[in-house]
Amino acid sequence: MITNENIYKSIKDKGYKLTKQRQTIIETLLKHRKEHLTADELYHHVKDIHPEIGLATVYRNVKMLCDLGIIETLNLNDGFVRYELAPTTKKHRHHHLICTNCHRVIEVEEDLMDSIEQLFAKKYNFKVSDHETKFYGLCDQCQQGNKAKG
Amino acid sequence: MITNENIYKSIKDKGYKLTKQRQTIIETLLKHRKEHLTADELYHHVKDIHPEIGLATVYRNVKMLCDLGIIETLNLNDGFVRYELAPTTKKHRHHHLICTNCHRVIEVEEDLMDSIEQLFAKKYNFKVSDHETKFYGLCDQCQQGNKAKG
DNA sequence: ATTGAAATTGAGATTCATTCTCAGGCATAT
DNA sequence: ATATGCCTGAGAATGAATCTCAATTTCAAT
Repeated sequence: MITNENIYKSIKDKGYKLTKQRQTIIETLLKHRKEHLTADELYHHVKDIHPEIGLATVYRNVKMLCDLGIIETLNLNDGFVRYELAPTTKKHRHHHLICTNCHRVIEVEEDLMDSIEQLFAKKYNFKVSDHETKFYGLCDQCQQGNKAKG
Repeated sequence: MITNENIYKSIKDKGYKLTKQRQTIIETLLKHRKEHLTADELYHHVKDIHPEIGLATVYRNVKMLCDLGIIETLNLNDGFVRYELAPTTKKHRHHHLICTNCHRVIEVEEDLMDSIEQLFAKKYNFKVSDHETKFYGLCDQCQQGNKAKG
């Protein structure tokens, strides 16, 4: 379980200072976990609590949190980089099921790529250390919506 | 097998005009297949053959070729969108093995995701229609380079 | 608690990939 | 060939992300 105290400790352990802005950014990321916020969305949420924060500070801090492995980026090819908390227990990123109709994003925590990655090791002698996957299709709700229409 | 004539036909069939610029862009993409060119790299290659072309024309045409399903985008999270020929025989995109050391990109044409996509269908009732995957790690050459060093 | 050094911040300027605008040019059907 | 309307080139515009820099804040050592 990720808590803000865990993250604060990581930051101080790495020699970074724990500023009010950082705390607010981290609290906001935790509060909106699984929402895949863009930098600008995060900025506006943080502004509600800490109105004098600057956009550059948000960018600087998400970059730092990425470097520390606390958050990860998600690129939905819509022109924005999105941020989400990294899984704590696994070294690999989780998978994303992206609905092409309603744009919902479903997280899959299970790894599921072991056999494929073994195949890559055998066939190409490529040693996978991380992966980033997106599966596009129709979610449960949108399949039912389409049925209702048709 | 993709040929420029095939692509020209697709373009005319869709009601688009076959301009010199389009032909040159397509020829260049075919010539540099598997190179994952950025828009700017493509622009400079095309300029060698057709010096008066504008960058906007390159952007307009890669967008059109994407819409037609002739090329696909690849995002390596380095600030550039890259373009590659779409596979002809499969509906799904191919996989990319990305070496974190030398930044080489290896294409994997096999699909290999059937069982995982079936699992998503069962567990989440999510019907996958396409996927986009990146596997980060060390390629054959770079593993050997590391051994030599150590 | 105070201090000092270094990290951090806010604001605005800047960068740079990509898109937009628009007048002129060219492909294609007739 | 010619007319229609799509296409192009050039440069301006957009906008996410980064950079700059003076002022502020954190934190370890007093």
